[in-house]
Amino acid sequence: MKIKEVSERMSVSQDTLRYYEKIHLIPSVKRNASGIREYTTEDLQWIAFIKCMRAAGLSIDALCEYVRLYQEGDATTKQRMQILYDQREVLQKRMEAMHTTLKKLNEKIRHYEQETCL
Amino acid sequence: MKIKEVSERMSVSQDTLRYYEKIHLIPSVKRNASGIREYTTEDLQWIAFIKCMRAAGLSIDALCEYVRLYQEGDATTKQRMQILYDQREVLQKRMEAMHTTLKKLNEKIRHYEQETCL
DNA sequence: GATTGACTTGGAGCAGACTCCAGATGTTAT
DNA sequence: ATAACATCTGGAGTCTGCTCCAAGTCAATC
Repeated sequence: MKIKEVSERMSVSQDTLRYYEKIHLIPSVKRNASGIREYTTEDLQWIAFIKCMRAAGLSIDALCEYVRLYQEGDATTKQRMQILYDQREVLQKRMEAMHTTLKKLNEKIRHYEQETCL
Repeated sequence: MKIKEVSERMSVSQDTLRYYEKIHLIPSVKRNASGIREYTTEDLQWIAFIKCMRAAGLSIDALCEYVRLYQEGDATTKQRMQILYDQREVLQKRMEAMHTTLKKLNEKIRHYEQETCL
């Protein structure tokens, strides 16, 4: 599958796809004889994974490291797990902060709603 | 209260405090005769509010708009509420995305943990 | 009155994460 | 074979949100 189709199917711009590959946020994609990217389903899975993690705000740095380790093979499973554990915690912390904010926001809204009722 | 103390008490750098004021993310702070900022408790409340909202990732733009409207007075309550409603939705959407990612992350972790048990 | 430390400003610099562009090459349809 | 479109690359530009710096003013102390 060529980059245009991937871009459309995954809702990621072509530029971003190339950028992600350049910085090794996804493993490098095979090329055909004339140097054009041919994405495999595995590539698509990587993109989906990265997209999901990025949507939650995980840093590109941590994800790059994960991809790097993945490509090194079985010897790195422990380190990869550690990254996952760490990132899970980051995520949980951030969600807690957001929950706190959400409560404050709701209080504020309730306050406004009461004022309006006067 | 001077900027140093505020910075320490609120854990926000002096540069950031000045920056927030410059871009009107907080209302402008009163100065003494020689031009030095004297923060009131109301200023501190604004800083706390902004800090909380920013920690959850609300955009500076939306918050600036809120502050601007606040300073215009009672005529803007509806518009301010709208901002709060909008931002609450943004926040909820983001939290949902994070929840999805968290589940995926947990699946992945479980997968690794099972592999290691072999 | 000279040093020390806090505060001021404007503007430059930076990191993260894209996004855009120009110029070259490849592919497809008529 | 020529137009029209897709893809490639390297590098520049953009946006957000700070962060740092220099050069100057202010305040308290020795």
